Amino acid sequence: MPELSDVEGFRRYFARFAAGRRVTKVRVPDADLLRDTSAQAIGRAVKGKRLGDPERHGKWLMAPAEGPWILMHFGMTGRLAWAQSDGERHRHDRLILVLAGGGELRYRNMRKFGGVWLARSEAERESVTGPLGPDAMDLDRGALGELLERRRGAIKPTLMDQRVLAGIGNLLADEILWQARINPRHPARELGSRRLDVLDSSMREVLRVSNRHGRIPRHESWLTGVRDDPDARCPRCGTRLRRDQVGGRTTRWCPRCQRR
DNA sequence: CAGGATGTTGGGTC
DNA sequence: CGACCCAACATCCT
Repeated sequence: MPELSDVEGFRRYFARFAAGRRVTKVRVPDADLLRDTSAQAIGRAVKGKRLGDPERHGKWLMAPAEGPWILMHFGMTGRLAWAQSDGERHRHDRLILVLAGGGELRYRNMRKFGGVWLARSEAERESVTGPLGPDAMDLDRGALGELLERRRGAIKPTLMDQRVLAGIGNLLADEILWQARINPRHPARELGSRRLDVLDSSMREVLRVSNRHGRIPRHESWLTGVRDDPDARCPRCGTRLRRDQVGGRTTRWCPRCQRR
């Protein structure tokens, strides 16, 4: 699930359980997810170091360890899990930070999208993440308008383009556009002032509520609460939802509320 | 058994 | 360069 709000939940989780504590051991049950380092190298870099407060940029979580940074991307199925050190290992635990004082933080990922990187400088962090636009949480209406007017394509793939703005994934994009009543294929640069207002406030509201939950809430009055039902109806107007591909991704939208 | 799933990247095309 | 499409990555679920 990991989009901005999920990763924001992981950030809080990391801060709560791991920040301020010292790493006593690094275990790597599956090195496939170590993308630019090895079990040995990450152990050497992080062991004995005290973890700091993690930062989030878009879907990236970045945790400082007194010099090096641990960068995590969660792909589609990643998460963090706190466990007692003698707790049963989960099959998809790929990296484990054992912490002083007991307990350990685990990077768990069923599929092998995403991964863990080690960076030693700001420059290295940027080369790992690639170019990222401003975090979606940091945008105001003016900044959002400026980003969008320079774009040529449809609004949905633009919102999901991490180089334009960082953090919005498929579910968030559908939810935001549905709440704003904007058609996902609407040209990004032709929203006009009125729709831009609504888009800005919808994005703010969806992110605010979702961040609080650490995920998009599966509330029945939200699109995300019904989107998996094949016969889903629009929670607002009862019209049967459409499902098609926009920018190569499955898109759920209401043909009545989100007319072109 | 086939198809689809929340994400990113790299290749190719226009 | 920008926009778009597709395939690939690995695994589970319907």
